[in-house]
Amino acid sequence: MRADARRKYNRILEVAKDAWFKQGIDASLNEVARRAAVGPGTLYRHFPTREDLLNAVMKDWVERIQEDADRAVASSQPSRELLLTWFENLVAHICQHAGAAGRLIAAMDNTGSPLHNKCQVLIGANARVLERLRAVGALRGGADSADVCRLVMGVAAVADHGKLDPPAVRPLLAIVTDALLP
Amino acid sequence: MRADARRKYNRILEVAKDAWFKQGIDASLNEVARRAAVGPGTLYRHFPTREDLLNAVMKDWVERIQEDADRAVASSQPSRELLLTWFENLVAHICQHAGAAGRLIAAMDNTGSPLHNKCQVLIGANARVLERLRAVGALRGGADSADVCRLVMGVAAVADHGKLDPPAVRPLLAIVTDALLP
DNA sequence: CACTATACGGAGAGCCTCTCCACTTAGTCA
DNA sequence: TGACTAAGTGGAGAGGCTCTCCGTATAGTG
Repeated sequence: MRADARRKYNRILEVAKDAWFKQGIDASLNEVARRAAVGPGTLYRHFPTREDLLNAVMKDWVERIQEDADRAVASSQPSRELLLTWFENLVAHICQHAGAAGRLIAAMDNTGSPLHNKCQVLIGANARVLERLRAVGALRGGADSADVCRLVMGVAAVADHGKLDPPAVRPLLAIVTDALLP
Repeated sequence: MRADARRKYNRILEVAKDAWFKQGIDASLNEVARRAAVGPGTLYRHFPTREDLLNAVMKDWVERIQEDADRAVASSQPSRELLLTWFENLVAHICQHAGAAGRLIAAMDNTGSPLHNKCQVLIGANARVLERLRAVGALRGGADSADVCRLVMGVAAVADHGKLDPPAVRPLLAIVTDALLP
């Protein structure tokens, strides 16, 4: 990629990150292009769909999820707190951009979506945390990691649409936690 | 309301019901007006917002929820099946129109929304079912009906965005059920 | 039949997404 | 350094959406 193209690519990314953080993921792409001092054509060449742009904006998202999972696995907290904290962090990450939860859920069962990889990573990270609990016998039943992720994303969707703050989300995640622990 | 106005009102409702059933709740209102042989102005006078139209389309929805709750309360099924069936019906009702789950979730914590009443009814119906189980000691903890509703609506949102069919939704609801029963 | 409150339609403003292609420019090579 | 070309650009414009406004039409009444 040519140096000037790379520069514009990054500028679009910066502006999109900021706009989506403030106005949610459905903010006008025209406006993003304008603020990045770029024509709409340029934006759409770099990011053919909104999903592609979201995917780029979320590049470091995956790393932060992995770090959280590492922390959870290494943690010596009681099982319940450990799981609850992990879920709360997950929801917080997903809700960082208003409207992202729905896109992520849709990407989960759609192998064609650019976000699909990110969902796979999420499922993997969650599986690691569950496995850590299962190893010490703190997990009842054999809940599937993908199903647990779907459920937590559902909670994220509730938090997103209902504009709930973390304390209001906690009881929902507590219910999910109760289901998984003995 | 004048007789001709009533006729058009009903025609718009019919067309909207059909269009939303087939294409989801974000189908063009212009198109709905066109198919109802009515000007856009007429549609917007009767239903100032999409929420108002949704509210009208869902008029009998509330009754069906109540009927389901009645059936659940009167049922002699084992607790687990009873609760699971109730939840499954709930999700099925919510997902009848693609995209409705999100609107309903948003309306739950927004007293200004025309849909807010419907959410209240939903919470009440769910409380009746939970109470029925609590009465026979089949419920552990004191989960709040509103929170349980939120969670089930979250599952509905997952089913909606992920285009999951009922069998795929079942395990998610099973987790929620596990959390509530001893 | 005439009259008026009520209801109607559709043009149009203002927004959005996305495409196309004439034009510009970065990087290269003699 | 200058010229050449592959790569990249911007913005006009098509087409669609929501929602408003107001001149026109008509149902219901006395």
